Amino acid sequence: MVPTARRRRAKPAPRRGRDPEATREALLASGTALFAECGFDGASVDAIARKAGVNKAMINYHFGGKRKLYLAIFASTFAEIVERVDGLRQASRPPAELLREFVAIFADMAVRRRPNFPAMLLREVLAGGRLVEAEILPRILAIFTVVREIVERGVREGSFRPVDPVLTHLSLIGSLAFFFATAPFRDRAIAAGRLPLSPPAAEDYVRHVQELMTRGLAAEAAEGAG
Amino acid sequence: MVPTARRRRAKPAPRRGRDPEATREALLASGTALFAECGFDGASVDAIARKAGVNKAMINYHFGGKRKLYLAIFASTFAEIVERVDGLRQASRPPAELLREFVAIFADMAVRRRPNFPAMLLREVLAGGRLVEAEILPRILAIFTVVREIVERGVREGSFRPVDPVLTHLSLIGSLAFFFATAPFRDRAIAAGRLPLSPPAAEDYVRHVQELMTRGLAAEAAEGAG
DNA sequence: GTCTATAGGCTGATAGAC
DNA sequence: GTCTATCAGCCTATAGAC
Repeated sequence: MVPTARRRRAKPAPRRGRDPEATREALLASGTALFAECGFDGASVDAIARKAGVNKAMINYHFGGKRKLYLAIFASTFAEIVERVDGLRQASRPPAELLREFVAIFADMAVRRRPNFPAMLLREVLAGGRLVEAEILPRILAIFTVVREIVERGVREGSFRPVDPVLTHLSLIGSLAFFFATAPFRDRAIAAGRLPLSPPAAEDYVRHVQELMTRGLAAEAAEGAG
Repeated sequence: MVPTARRRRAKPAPRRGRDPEATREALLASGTALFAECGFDGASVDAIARKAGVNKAMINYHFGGKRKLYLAIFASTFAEIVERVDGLRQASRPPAELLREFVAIFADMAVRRRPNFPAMLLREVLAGGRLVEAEILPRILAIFTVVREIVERGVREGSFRPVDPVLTHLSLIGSLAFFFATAPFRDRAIAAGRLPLSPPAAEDYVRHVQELMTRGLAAEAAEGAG
């Protein structure tokens, strides 16, 4: 039973550890889920703390308030996305291939690493970026820069039609963010028997968007009339 | 000055009319704007009433509460969209052309008739459709049906590749809703000098998406290898 | 129909014991 | 670090005067 020698650094219960790091992590996790699902206003500090299994006063102790918790979540999420996407800038492969990989990275983030990032992204831009500090808009810009450089190179090298990089970026991000952010909605509606569909698989959608962009941006091959 | 004969049906001030219909309309208008901008939780009945220039008790009197006001706005918005889009089902023009027209109708709605409908649509699906009654999901389904029928016909007739109508619908609506719903965000960021861009014009985006879809969905022309 | 006044609940944040 | 108790403020909704 080892009742002694258990005093310091003891974790009395396997659930909620006394480790402050664990408390922080639990709050980040439950905050991410609830902010994505309900929005900033819709997620109460009470609900976030309860879901994390910690006292709600811990939000103020560890993060300095609800808003700063939101900010911390947003910053760490975007830092990871930007880091991965930014790797594409060094690659010298064909632009069409890089764009396909961009789609794959976005989807991998949305499915595995950061399931709530598309919803958070959409919510934030819908809110006009009001919740997010000035330091985070550069992160959004960084993602745009990657797409822009790929598109511009494709146009310059002649493998893409002369498309506008901004418009291309918006249509691409729109398709991707919408699909992943609205997956819970589809799942709910399907489960309730209100959508006569089977939930579309992420991999299928990735391929669909990859094809759509590759073919939609491709320069005319060898056609006669315009 | 005509002070007499002004008793019944008099509108004492040109601002806030005493006409109950005007009160209703003012609440619908300010509610639409604020729900789209701040979300359901973010828009308080106080703010909605103030913006409408009426007393906040009027929300309960005319609509039966905040939620029912939201519902009324959502229903009337979608009814108009569905009505216009549904007209495409009768047309027998080529599928690619119908899809281009679908894009044009969506954009016209988003720019002229219902500037807040893309934001409301996104917010609602992000929330998992929880705010919206069962009667409104059919409206969303109706829009999908139109796209699905167009795509299925194009595939059947051979002018489109064998694409999945669901995936096509999601990528199309995602691109469109994202662009129009996030326009205020871009405008804000640009005005603040934080986005080194000029705001992309709606017409340009419409043409971009039309081209992207037309080319992205087109069946292979006369090419040799796969 | 419109307005004022107010009820009653929930919000985010904090003081202070442990 | 964690928790309990509690704050003031805002929220939606309503009762009742006009």
